[in-house]
Amino acid sequence: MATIKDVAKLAGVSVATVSRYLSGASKLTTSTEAKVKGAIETLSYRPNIMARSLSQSRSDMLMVLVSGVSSPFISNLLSAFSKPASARGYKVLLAETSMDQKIEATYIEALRSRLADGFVQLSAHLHPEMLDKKHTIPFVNVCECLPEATYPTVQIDDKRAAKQITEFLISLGHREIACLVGLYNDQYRSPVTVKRLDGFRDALDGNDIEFHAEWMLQGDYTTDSGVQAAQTIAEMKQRPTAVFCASDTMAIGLIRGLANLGINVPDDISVTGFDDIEMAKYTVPSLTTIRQPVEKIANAAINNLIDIIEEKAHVRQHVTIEHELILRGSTRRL
Amino acid sequence: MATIKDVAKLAGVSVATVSRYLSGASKLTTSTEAKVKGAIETLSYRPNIMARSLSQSRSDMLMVLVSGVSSPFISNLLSAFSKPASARGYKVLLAETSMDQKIEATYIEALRSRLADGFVQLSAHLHPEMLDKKHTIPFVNVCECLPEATYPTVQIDDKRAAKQITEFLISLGHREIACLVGLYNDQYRSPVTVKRLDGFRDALDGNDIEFHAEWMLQGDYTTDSGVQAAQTIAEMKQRPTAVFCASDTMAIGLIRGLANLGINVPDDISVTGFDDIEMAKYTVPSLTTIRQPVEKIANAAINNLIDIIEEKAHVRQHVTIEHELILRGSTRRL
DNA sequence: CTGAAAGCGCTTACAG
DNA sequence: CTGAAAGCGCTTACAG
Repeated sequence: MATIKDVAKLAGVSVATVSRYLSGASKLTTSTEAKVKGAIETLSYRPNIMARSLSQSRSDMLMVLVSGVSSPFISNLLSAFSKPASARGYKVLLAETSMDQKIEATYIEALRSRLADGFVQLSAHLHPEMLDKKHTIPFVNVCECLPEATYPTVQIDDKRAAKQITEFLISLGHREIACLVGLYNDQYRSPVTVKRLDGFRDALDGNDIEFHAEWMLQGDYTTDSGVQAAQTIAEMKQRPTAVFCASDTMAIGLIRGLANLGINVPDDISVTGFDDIEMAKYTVPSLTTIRQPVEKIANAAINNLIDIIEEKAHVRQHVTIEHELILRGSTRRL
Repeated sequence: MATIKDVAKLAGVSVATVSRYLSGASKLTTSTEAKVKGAIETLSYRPNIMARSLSQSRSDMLMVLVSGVSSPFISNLLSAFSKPASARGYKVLLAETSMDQKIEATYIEALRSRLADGFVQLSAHLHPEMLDKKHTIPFVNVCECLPEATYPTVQIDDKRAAKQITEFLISLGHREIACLVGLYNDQYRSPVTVKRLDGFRDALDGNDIEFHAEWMLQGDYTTDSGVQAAQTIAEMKQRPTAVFCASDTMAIGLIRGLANLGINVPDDISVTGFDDIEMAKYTVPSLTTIRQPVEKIANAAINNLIDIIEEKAHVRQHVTIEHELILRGSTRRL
């Protein structure tokens, strides 16, 4: 690999001049400019970004920390980060931890040593080092955020969305409504699960509908867990007439599981999803769900993050993105 | 941020000693070790990986270049890279180009200046700079590979897999078989599309079945394009009894589209997919398809890449991973 | 407009 | 076992 020194030598100028040519900030004589340009081309020289980052102490990179990329909602969200970052001169690097503590730790190390100028965190579990004020690096927490977060967040109003779609079910005449949420026990409950369950219960309360504990099913946001929930519902002495699911993936599994057991959606049971993944349009029946606008979420996250990095004045601490209720075929009037 | 100098000063030793403590390679006195350890802790020091990479001219990072992460098959594959990399002490950084030339160029720049020690390329379109022997950096091309590739590749035998699943349709008595592949014209045809189509045609040829050009439908691997193909099939004067699809996503769209038009799968038409994404089990009907084992592909790719980087002797140039025919509900005997 | 030199935060022979 | 010093490839005041 050719270095800036090689270029300088070949062009017959100093490395400082080459550096200036590269940055484009200062003016050069037309002749020196031509010499440098020629040397760069014949050597097919590319600056070493590690060296550049080291001397500038910034890398123009943003990292996105995520535990897994295979959920459809997450992967759609991930797709939306590059464009807004690129528009402001930053690259984005996705780091997926596969739920592995060690792997996550290596990314945190990388972050602490300034591999990136800042990061987007897609889970609520923030590494303690990041919260330590002494050496925190800029970040914004997206989608899975603790309600008491004292750092920047971007998310939809999960509670309100859950309440809204549940109220829609109620408006169709349903009063026997089960819910299928994520894990919810003393060991583990994600912020999103808590908020969506809260919204669900709020809707029930507001309509004088009793909450049946036995109708609260727990999954893990996978389609498989939806299939399992179908089994549980089929075995109930008293079945609900509708099920609020905290994700499309679980709703899809639920519908499929119910179908296998001879229970039809929406004729026998109405089902709602959450997220509006692409597949939600194509399942049979298609899903009534809440759309989370991934582009808007990603744009807000990236722009906020860059504002923080560049210390702009107008940084918004907590950003709420509007969701949308999408009506399709998985729900019907009772 | 504390630097190695700060640690050295606080511990009362030289920076070299701190560096040695960090690398763990050389032995230190128990007392100096304790002093350094203490200093690192009180300063909560973390080495700057940019500086380290610069002086070692390696970063222990691997980059995965991908045009988009939202296809289910791709996102599953991406999830599988971290573990094998981590096992050998490397981090993986995913870089998604969103099909944007400029964004891709910035990643290529980063690569050329050694942001990573090597990369995995998930598309056949290799940046010319990477093929230029003068300054190539280690990489392996995965899944979408040109047949004439002179660089390391890892993939299944797409042609054989396509042939096999088509022969399965034929064994069920089908002879009127359409296919739904990716774009295939003079402007653009991906290697995978070409190979799967070849395999399909081979199976037809081997069974004296004529290939009908009008039964060759083109999509773009999205579910939407499958839905559109359904429309085309419905309008045909003579309809096929089976359709070979080059991806599960297109097959799912096709089935959904046919259902909307009152055409039942598999009763009226049998449909096969390709990839075996998670959703393939949950569609109605579930998909008969070819499974591409993503973990094996990712393992082979990462280990091969690291072998190349570390200049191991046993690097395999072209690796073929075994696929698997999965029989489910979307196909039936004619 | 251009150059010499110091500095970014590490690592690594070379001595001792 | 430990330290002084050079070097990795850039950028950036400071002079001229």
